Amino acid sequence: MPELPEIETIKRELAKALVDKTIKQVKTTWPKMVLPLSPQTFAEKLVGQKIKSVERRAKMLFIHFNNDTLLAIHLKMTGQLIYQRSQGLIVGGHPQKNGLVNLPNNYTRAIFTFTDGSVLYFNDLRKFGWLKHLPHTDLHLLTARSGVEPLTRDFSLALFKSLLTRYPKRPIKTFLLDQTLIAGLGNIYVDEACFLSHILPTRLTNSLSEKEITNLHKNIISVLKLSIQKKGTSTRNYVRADGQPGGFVPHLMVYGRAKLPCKICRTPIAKIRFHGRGTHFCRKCQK
DNA sequence: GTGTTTGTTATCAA
DNA sequence: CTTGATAACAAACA
Repeated sequence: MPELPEIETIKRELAKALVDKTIKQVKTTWPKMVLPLSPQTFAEKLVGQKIKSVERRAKMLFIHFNNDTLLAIHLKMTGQLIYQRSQGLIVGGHPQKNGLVNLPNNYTRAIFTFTDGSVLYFNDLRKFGWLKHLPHTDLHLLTARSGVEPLTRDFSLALFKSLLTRYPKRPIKTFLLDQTLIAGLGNIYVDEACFLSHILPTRLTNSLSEKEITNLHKNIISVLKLSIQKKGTSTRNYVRADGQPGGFVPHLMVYGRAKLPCKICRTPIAKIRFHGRGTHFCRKCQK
């Protein structure tokens, strides 16, 4: 559920908080999370490292250290990264708990303590997320298969068109979810971009008109930008680095709105299972 | 007990 | 090579 805007939000918040801090201690539970290293080796590699920068590529976060190594993080479905100035009780506003999240809690899988006493918690209910320590020279192994970043100049209309032409028979939703083509879109923003473009998610790419393609390209960019501005969509697990929910939910037009009236035409929003995902759309607004 | 939630990769089939 | 389907990972929640 964290998609590009959510990871970008966390990246910006962690960059502010973590740059120039030095790791003092690392604790992990769930050994699978740090494979291929053992939890012990993982901790040894990190302790003493000073953070140079925090970056994002696709849905991955990279915490770069001064010794030309980095920590790569993927939150997958339910990962959270929460930073606190000092170890303690605090808490954020978990979207579903209407209140407080104790840290650490049952789902805390890693705790990074810094020399100034601040702490970074990695929580992951479903344990799909991972942490990898690697030399900078190996970074390409993780990013090689990621497609174009949709918020860079590289994501031109011309490129979008050429990708669509290359995969003419895919439903547009399947196409947009393919991380090797465009990086960072997930179920939420694909459904939203299709709605904003008046296109049914099931339409084949080769059925889109010139005008629809131009519109879709524009809407992919604008919905991602607006969500970043609102600091992401908190429906289930996602929270920002300070533990607070993002503010994009009120802007959602279809995702999570099954049976609720369309914000444009009042027709109840339809929800089907497509491409193995919950897929939301308006039968009247999208053709 | 059942269905739902979904990011990513692997594998098999046509 | 394209595409589609399914499983695996794992756990909570209604």
